[in-house]
Amino acid sequence: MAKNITNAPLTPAVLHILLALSLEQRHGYGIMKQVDSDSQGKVKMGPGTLYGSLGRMIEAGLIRESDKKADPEMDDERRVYYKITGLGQKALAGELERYREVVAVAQQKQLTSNLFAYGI
Amino acid sequence: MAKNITNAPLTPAVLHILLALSLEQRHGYGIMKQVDSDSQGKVKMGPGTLYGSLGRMIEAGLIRESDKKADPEMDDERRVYYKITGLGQKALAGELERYREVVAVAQQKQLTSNLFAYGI
DNA sequence: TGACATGTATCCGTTACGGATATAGTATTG
DNA sequence: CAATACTATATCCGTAACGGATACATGTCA
Repeated sequence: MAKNITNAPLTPAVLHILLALSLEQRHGYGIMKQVDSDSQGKVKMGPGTLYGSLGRMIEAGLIRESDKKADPEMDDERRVYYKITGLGQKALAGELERYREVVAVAQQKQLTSNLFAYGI
Repeated sequence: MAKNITNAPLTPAVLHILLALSLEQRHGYGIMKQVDSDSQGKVKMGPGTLYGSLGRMIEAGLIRESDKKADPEMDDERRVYYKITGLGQKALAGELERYREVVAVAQQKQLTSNLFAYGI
């Protein structure tokens, strides 16, 4: 059986793909651009990582290929769309919770750095 | 030459180790417990991941072995202490920035979920 | 005394990453 | 008009990382 990749911590690649698909279905190339945008260019995802991750995520039930196209009229026929599943949304929520906790712990440790943000 | 593991995104294991060492030096077993605590039990780090990551991180200059013990009198002599380097602190800061951005993007996408936290 | 916690560390099979490569149509620019 | 870049998919494969199993020693606690 396929390894369970739905538990925290997710790999950065899997998280960023889930985040890119959280609101709307996208095709592979669109995911790449969205990840780049969401991370302010910090995360560069090449095709190897992208399609490798997509395959594992489909196998794990985090995402699935979508049958319907976003805009059938003026759409590029090569495109393959992916959408997040319920399981994928749960995994995303769980991993985001870990991210929030890490940020919170970091803030607790560096008391001086973020006090102004809260007007303290 | 060793691969450059100091660039974003860091692996979750490396990030959690850096976070555990951010304020004070710790020995291996202490890092394990701190990671467990910092992540509210979500991240379970076994010895394979721990010592494998420590070795790679030393090689990359993110951490180094500490010569002085925390408490020479009542200290377990088996302990080996590790401390974060300047480079490690920079890598940690950079990765935390990515974490914050991911959390922020997630918040923007799910507008309804966190509005109350800011009294809006 | 048997189990559990502390403490370090290696081994090694499996998984994941990620650059190179392939293919092909479109669009832009010198 | 030809070269370059962008869009779009996908595989290959060497390297890096993960992580459970294992080993060993001491201390503690039921």
